[in-house]
Amino acid sequence: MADRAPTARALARQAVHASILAAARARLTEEGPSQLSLRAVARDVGMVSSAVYRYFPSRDDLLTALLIADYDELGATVEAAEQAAAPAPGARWVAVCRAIRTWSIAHPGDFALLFGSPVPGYVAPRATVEPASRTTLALVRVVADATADASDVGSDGRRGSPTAPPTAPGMVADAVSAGVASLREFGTELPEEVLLRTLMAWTTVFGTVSFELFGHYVGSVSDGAAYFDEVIARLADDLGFTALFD
Amino acid sequence: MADRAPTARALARQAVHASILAAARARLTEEGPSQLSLRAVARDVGMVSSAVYRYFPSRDDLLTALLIADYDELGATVEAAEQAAAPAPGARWVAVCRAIRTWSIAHPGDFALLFGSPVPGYVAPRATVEPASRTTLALVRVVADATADASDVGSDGRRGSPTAPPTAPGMVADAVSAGVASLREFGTELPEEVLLRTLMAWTTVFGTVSFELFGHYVGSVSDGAAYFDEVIARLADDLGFTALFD
DNA sequence: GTCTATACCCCGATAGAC
DNA sequence: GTCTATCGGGGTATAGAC
Repeated sequence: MADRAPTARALARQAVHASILAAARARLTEEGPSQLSLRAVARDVGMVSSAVYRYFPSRDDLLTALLIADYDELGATVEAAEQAAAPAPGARWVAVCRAIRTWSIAHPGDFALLFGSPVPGYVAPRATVEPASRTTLALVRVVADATADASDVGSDGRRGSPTAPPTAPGMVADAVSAGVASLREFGTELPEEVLLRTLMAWTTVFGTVSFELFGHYVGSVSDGAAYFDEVIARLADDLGFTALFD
Repeated sequence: MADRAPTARALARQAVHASILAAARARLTEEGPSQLSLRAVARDVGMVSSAVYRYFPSRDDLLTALLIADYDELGATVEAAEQAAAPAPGARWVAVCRAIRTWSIAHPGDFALLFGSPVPGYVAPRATVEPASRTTLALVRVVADATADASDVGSDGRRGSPTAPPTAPGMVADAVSAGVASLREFGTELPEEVLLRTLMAWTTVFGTVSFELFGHYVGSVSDGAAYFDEVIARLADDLGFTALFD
């Protein structure tokens, strides 16, 4: 009795918890993260607002749960796409990048929550950084494998080594040592040059999705998918991928 | 009497109009665009809310005015920085990019309004696209001059031509012809390859500022300014600039 | 043009009955 | 755990006196 009853309760609690989260995510697609309100979610799920407070102590806690759920869903989607692609790093790179864009376009409200303007009064707790790094890690992992492959193959003669330093004089060491150091703690042991280029590529990928979703390409880019493919192809070229498509 | 009186009125109107706008911009730095309310700015400026409606018929009109003012201020700042730099395209490129970052960091609320998540219920009218293109045009102009310079100088043997197509097979023509065509109407006559790379660089510049301002580099980049300089140096290298610094 | 007053909505959060 | 009721704020927008 003290064994089964709490379990049933816990299951019911979890179910309600999940339905509230789902309703919140649905609201998010048409309302923007800063407009999200506990009362509106409560209405959608058929509860009264005060009942929701038994599951989420405050609106900020609901936001945090949403943030974690979204980061996890994006990360899982990206990881699945990476594994579905062949072991070849080029195919995995394309799969990962396309998965990022596809998920973002399918969930614009969630994308705005994750990568848009921060919610004014809200500060994300530390619990969100680990799910957030899931997608980033996938990108780093693919690039790491690609550079490993490139080392095996050697130079093809058409282009310089992907790790060749650029022409900018004197500021490379500063920026790299000061900036990207902590990325190394993620477990990879890429040279700083590659880490920096990966960071730039990561920024460009999400910047491209962001500009497309937020309307800044209106009048400049008509076919978002084709443009995005073009962008990630050039990024891959810059990162030293050898063969993108099978 | 019918000549001078209306002018004084118009001046007074303009002054109040400007003070309302200024108060709205001040609010913007700590509230987020979607939370901006006519009542709050009315309080700040010492008016009653209904009086503000004589100057801005609705909250959306205030948002539009803010949008135009911010785009214009950013554009003017960028243009001033470009002109202050020497005629050399490399110096102008650095000046323009740094001006974008500096202005954005100094006005995070305005940056969120311009480049963050769109305000949920609001759609920007066409009047905003012309001020918005001011900054973009500055970037295109600098790149155009740089490629013109590069054509004069010829190849230096260390790197390939900036207009050399990448290795991605078959999708270049599609993306370029489908996507970037309308950028040409801006008055420049760059080859599509350069336009595409400029579009990517534009995305990366603002993506980098966005990631820095929105906190996505926490844990990865410690010195934002140094990292940004590194990024724009590599972009310049990719775009075919010859000498960045004097 | 500016004021008061008002109609009619929204929200977060809590108290206390059940 | 869920409910009603409530406190105490917020907002857009309009009407009408001055």
